[in-house]
Amino acid sequence: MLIGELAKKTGCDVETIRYYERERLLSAPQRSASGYRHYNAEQLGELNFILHCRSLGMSLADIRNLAAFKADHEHDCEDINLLIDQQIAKVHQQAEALRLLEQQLLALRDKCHDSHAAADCGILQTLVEAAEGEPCVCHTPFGQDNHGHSHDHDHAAKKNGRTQKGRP
Amino acid sequence: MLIGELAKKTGCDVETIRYYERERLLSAPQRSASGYRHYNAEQLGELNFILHCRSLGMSLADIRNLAAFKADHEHDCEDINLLIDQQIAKVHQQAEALRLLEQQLLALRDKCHDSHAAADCGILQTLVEAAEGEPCVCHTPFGQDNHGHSHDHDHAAKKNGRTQKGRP
DNA sequence: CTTGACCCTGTAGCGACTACAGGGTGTGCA
DNA sequence: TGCACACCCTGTAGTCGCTACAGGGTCAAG
Repeated sequence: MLIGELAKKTGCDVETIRYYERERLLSAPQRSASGYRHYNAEQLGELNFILHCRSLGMSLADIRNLAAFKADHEHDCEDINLLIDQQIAKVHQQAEALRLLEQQLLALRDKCHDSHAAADCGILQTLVEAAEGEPCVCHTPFGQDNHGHSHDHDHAAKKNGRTQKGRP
Repeated sequence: MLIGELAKKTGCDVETIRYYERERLLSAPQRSASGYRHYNAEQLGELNFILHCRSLGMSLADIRNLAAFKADHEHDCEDINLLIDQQIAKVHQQAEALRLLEQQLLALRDKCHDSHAAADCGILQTLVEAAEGEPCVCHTPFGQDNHGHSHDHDHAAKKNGRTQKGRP
């Protein structure tokens, strides 16, 4: 099976498949004399596994770990449980942040219904006032915590006063 | 006020302030003879406005637009309302996707409680089976829709069969 | 006259792709 | 045989919103 067929079967973009191979998530397929990739059923399974995990919001690093656990049958599955627990925590936190955010946005939207000049727009006024006024203690929805880095988490918490503890 | 002081006052990183200036979100400040940036109260307000909008999950492009509307007092505020409505829709969609995702993850976590060998881990088995089995019609939480591109949206929808319409 | 805290520019990196340039291959049809 | 056209290859650069340096300059205090 050539890469195009694999792409069709999985619904994954051709370039993404090549990317996964480059990132060592997908094992390197056999090559024809002319360098074309040839995939078998096993690699179809591998890719589907990756895509399913991605659809559960896991990072490629997590998936790499999970695949390693999967390969090592003797490995204690506690690590797997931990990984899923962390994923749940992450997703829960994000969902909660978005819920709060939506409420704030709806409240903001409520400030202006009619169409009039920007100078009188309640939304704009509210935004400007909010920026000047009280610290907004909002729980960093998807802004500052950029894509779930982990190594600099405490570091960012120290610096990024705004979303963590409001303004000083 | 030098950049460090502005950073402290707003809780924004110094490098981020310079980044906003580079991106033309923040107007260029006056410079001392030695090239140091000097900020005034107006620019403090500007930055706070940006940070507040960011905390509401808006993209820098959206904030740029909003700032332009703010500057143009005659401008009809319908565009502002539209922008906020789109933002609400975006956030709502993401929140909903994350809620579903959390449910899926919790169900998955339920497959394995005890600690045993990975070969027998219910989570891993479930993941593998799910990958092989039914199409997972999940609503692209934060995976494929990368950071809210808009120009190639229909394009991506055509290609990315998995999360849009399950596997064919 | 040095120390050390601050400032500057420029560039590269993150994650998970996506897009394209510039080329090669393979099949079908006239 | 020639050619069109769909597919494949590699490599590089772009996306977004920062973050982290390297390698230097400035300025006030001791």
